Amino acid sequence: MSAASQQSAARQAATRAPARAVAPARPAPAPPAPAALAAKVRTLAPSMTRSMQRVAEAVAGDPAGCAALTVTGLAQLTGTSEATVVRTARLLGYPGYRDLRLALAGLAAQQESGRAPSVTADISVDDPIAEVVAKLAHDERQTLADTAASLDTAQLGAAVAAMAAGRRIDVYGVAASGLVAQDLAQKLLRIGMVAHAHSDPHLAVTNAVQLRPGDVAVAITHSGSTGDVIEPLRVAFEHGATTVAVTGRPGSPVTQYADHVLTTSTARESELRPAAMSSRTGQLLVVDCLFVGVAQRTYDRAAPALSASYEALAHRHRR
Amino acid sequence: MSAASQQSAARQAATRAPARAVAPARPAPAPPAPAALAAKVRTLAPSMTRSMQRVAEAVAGDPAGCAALTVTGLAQLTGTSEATVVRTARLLGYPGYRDLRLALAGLAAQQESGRAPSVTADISVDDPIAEVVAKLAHDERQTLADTAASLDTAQLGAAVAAMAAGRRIDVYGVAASGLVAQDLAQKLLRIGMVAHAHSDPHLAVTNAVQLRPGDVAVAITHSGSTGDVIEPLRVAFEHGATTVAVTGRPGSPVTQYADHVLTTSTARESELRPAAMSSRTGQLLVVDCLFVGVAQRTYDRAAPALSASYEALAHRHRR
DNA sequence: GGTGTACTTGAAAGATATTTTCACCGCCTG
DNA sequence: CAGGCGGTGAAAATATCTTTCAAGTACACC
Repeated sequence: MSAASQQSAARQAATRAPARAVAPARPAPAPPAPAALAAKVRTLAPSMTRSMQRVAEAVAGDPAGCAALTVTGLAQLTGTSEATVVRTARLLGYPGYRDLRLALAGLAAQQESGRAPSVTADISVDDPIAEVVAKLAHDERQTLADTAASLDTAQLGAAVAAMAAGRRIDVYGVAASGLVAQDLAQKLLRIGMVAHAHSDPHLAVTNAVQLRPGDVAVAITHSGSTGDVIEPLRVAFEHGATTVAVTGRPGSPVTQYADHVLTTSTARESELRPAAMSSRTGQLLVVDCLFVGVAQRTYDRAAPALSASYEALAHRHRR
Repeated sequence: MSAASQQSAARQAATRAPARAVAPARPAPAPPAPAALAAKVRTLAPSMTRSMQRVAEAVAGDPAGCAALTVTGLAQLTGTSEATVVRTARLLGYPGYRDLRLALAGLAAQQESGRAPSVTADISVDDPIAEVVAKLAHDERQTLADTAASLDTAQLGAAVAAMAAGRRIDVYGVAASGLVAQDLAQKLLRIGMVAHAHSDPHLAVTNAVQLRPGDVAVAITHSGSTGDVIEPLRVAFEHGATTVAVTGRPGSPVTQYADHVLTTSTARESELRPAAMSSRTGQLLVVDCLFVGVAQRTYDRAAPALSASYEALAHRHRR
């Protein structure tokens, strides 16, 4: 148990030495995990090896069936070894197979009671427009539910606390995530926080140098391996700022410089629904949570700003 | 020794044999057992011994808690022995404690999912962070469902057709809607359309003058009365471009200059959840639909671009 | 194209949890 | 009060889960 995380942490430290403290950047920050297992499998699948993927697939595909199997049984079913099954269970956030199995049983029971009908097909080139609407809406709803279910509220709370108390907040993101970064900065500005979004990597790094303890840096990247975003976060981290990563891949490079990691869940991707599109929804939810959390904690300052913007809008609406 | 054990074995065989024979051969005709555990405990309680009753009680009283315990743990909790726990599990109709535990986990999960209907309240200042997440996710999901349900597919189809055939697409939006506008332009660009988002009103108008029939102008504004967005749309309209409005208010000023109006649905607003925040989700869904629609209709051109961006991402993911 | 390195993987040893066995204990009965 | 009988838990036996380790594999770097 601790051996595993130690080993894993050691590997991290070996490959990515500079980290201030290994502890904050835990590879598996999630608690046991509730019900969003399919989502978790999707999220973690890319960072899995082939055999682990086979196990994860089996588990996600037939929770009830797998719950009835012992490690050995599941290993045989998937044509792998017990060790691999246990490794997969670990990766999914459980202490071992036993606990995964328990969670599986729970999941099976839930599915049993609440049959989900679902429009789970991929979007195809000749779908009529009404079907496109239905599928997109369904997928985005799914992404929201999964992200909400698997969001680590402890990490979220910590990030919010740091931001609320922070002197200055910098947000990094490029391309699609850049818009999310801007969204966050925009809203924080409106409630009187000093926040800025950087999508120019050079300016971002230049600014990150200015950060110091008490400041907060937030990196938003779906893949978790966008160099243009990691670099400023690393600089901020090394200058002692509190760092937050919003990513779809919990173990990705960006998390090495993040004090707090917030994981977004990813929906199925397909040709007509690229990753950038599905990740955005989850990122925005996380960003909204951060915003509301900060607004709560700085209510005295935030309230007037909020009602002012509300009034301004109401006024505009008159016609 | 051998005599003694033989004798003893004989005695056992005489007295215990029936019990042992019964165990493997399903004491309860029912399969493992669904969820009516509490009832079963009550029914079987009279035929239980004192220690078994203690175990049964603990199990019925706190399924979730007991599911987390090992045989030894449960034995200690109830002040009994492992053997008694196993015996109880058998009596309840399971092959052993392991299976009882699995059933317990399922039961706990069901109970858990049963209680979560009341997320409809407004977000308040002192909501714990977990509640904020739940409420935000719930509201956004609601917005998506509403928007999808009320979206006019005829209008959407017409807008898509115009955009797919259009020579050039301009998108207008300011503040929060500005990010949505950028999102749309970004994605259209990526599949080879000529698209541009304007958030500077002056530049927007300047550019709108260039538009002519065959071009498309899209205005995104929640209120529908943002002058900075209406103005360029009007100019585009007057120059003969096809105009599309994405707004939360179907009758608002912006629709006067729109050939096609796409209505987004808005969730309840509250102080901590301003309009800008809830409208964004619906706007993005509409924008995604526009994008996918256009991608479908220009598939020959879009496909290479889509798979290229997919590959680029996949490559990035590798390590 | 060869070589070294890091990562995967499963077999088997090791640790835990579960099940079974068995002897003891207390209670009731004759 | 002796004998038997069911209830009970300690401990052995077994099943299951976890960890270790060595071999295989793919990749990156000369």
